[in-house]
Amino acid sequence: MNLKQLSELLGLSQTTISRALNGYPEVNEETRQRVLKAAQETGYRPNRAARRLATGKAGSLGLVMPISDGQSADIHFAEFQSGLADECLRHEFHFVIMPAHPQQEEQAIRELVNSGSVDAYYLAYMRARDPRLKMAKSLALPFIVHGRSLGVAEDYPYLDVDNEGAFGQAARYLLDLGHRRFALINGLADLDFAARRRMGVERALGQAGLRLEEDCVSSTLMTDANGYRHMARLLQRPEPPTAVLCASTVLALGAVRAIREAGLQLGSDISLIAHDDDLMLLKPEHFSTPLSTTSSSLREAGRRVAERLIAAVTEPEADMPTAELWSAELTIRASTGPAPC
Amino acid sequence: MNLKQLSELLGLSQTTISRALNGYPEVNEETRQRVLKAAQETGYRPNRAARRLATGKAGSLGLVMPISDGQSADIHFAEFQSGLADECLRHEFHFVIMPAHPQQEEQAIRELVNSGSVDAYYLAYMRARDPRLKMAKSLALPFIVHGRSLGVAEDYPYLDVDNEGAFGQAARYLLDLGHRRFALINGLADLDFAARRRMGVERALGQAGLRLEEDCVSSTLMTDANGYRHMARLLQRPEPPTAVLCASTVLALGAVRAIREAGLQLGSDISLIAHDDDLMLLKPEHFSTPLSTTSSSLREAGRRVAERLIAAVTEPEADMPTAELWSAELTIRASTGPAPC
DNA sequence: GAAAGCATTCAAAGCGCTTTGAGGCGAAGT
DNA sequence: ACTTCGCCTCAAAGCGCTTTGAATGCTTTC
Repeated sequence: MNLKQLSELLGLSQTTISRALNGYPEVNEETRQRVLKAAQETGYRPNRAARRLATGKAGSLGLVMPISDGQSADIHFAEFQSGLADECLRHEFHFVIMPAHPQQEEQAIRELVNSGSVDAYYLAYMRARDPRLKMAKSLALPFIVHGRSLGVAEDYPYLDVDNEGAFGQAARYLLDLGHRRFALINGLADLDFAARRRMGVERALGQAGLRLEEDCVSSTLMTDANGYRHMARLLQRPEPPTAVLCASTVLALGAVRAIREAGLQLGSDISLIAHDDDLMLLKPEHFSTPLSTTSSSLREAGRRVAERLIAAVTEPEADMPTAELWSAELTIRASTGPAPC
Repeated sequence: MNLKQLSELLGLSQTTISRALNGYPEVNEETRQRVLKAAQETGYRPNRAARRLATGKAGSLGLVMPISDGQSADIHFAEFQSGLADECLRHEFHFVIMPAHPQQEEQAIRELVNSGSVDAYYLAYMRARDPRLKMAKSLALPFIVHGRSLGVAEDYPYLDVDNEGAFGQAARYLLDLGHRRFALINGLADLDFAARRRMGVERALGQAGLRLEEDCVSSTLMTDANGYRHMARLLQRPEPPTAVLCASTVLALGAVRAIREAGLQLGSDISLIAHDDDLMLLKPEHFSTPLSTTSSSLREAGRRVAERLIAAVTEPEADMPTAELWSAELTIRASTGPAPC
């Protein structure tokens, strides 16, 4: 069922039908009702490709899905996406996913944009001096960065969590508890958020006259297995750390297991604070020793990104805030305690 | 940059350019090279909407993303999706996600199909007597069901894991070890896969002259917290089960914690077999007591679904197998052992 | 030397929608 | 009675692509 057929059915022109359906004022209310009813009954849906061609608006957001062996099926990505989806649904937007290998992300973005499939898009998994930023700015389609990119002037629209602040605060809290030997089990080193979290810890330790030793920092894909592996390695040191920061509750899952297997008590022998993305799957309060965390909802971030992108598309004149920096919340539970003597 | 501009640039007609780019034979090889070079240099990408309108092919697969509070950000969904993405990338397909609340899934599918955004789509999270099947069959666009629907004749294309067989086999293995008191921590009861897993267990127990007690079956969203909760409940029974089957390693995560907290030893006091979807995030062999599992890769299933859908679009004449039933593999690790006396 | 065949290119139609500019028709104003 | 205006509706153009059917210029064939 298309416009033409519907117009013939009703004995009206395509123009009138289109206007009636899209809520234009210059159509008789009675006519509109008749059209609406017929559209309902016949299950008519405007062809999106045609509409897009005519208006230039696609009614969809784009995202490039990282698909290297590690990052795919990343629960963090899924959580973000679900927030995005939620907001898209509310505004009848679709979202178009274009899978790409990390080396080809730039090309994928160009393809996505040039092919006219989307009205706006977002970038994630930012790295330092990320080349995608320059490209995105040259592309004349609204975009938002989830995260930031160290080494690039912040003249692009972004939404980020104050990772440096969060990890700094967490480190200071542990310092106040008397801890002196710190470790950080971090995300992959080239990712911006990981770099900032590390900076946060380093700065806090620096202010206390301490340093974060190179050997005490792990940069790794955030999985359970890696959390275990790196924690186990840390515990084999002659003087193992008493305070550990984890970039994700998923990493903490493995780390906690390693701690337990070493016969250590979480919260007394060793203290741990993890960053909690508020994953549905894994709640820090449900760990056998409830986890102290810095937290910020990824899903909420996804929702907000979608909200801003959709606004940028539907109300291009309204100028949105460019930068948004969310602060994470430090919640103390049982996994932290005074440093052992 | 569009076709017209490119044609003017090269002094050729749009027809010739289009044919050169799409590999038609009636174009001079020299001309083709010239066109290809220019397209490369200008970064020309055909507008997908226009192409779709002209050919009727969208070059994308559709999926309706469940977005009820529970299912969203489901790691199982993400894992499947990553397989799908992988295959889509290989064939230059996009995929279009349309979020929808469960009650409105039928409508969402209709919208997705009628709007012409996709060439093919798949259905998941099937329930018994699922009404979406009837609708999909009436819709004249290729589709595949991931899973099946009890109570509906199997005259639709599907790919499913032999859930009944897998859980039957797991139960029989535990029966052979002498276990007599069984429990099942299952996915939500209305989902087809959960129903079949239960059937598998019931049948195996039935053949051994036992029954699965109603109280020993939990039907729940597959999260860590729920695994813990339901396992804890089971352990409070006067005669707790000695053999537990879990529908996911995520549930097992919580269940194992409850077992440990109860002071019980996995593999001797209590045996557990979980279904492993081969999640990147969580490997059964990395549990502190490595988990015995029935396993089947969700990612591989996603890949295969994409492969079949794309084939259905690009080679409509080739008739594909309609039904595909994958069997899960039973792997015995340390979480199972003889029943305690 | 005319007809036929081949290789290459082109103009134009059409996909289904939105939107522009114009037209028809009563009611109100002069 | 004639213009003016508002309200409603319409025909037609255009979005960027693919594809049909025709045209062009050569070479080959009888």
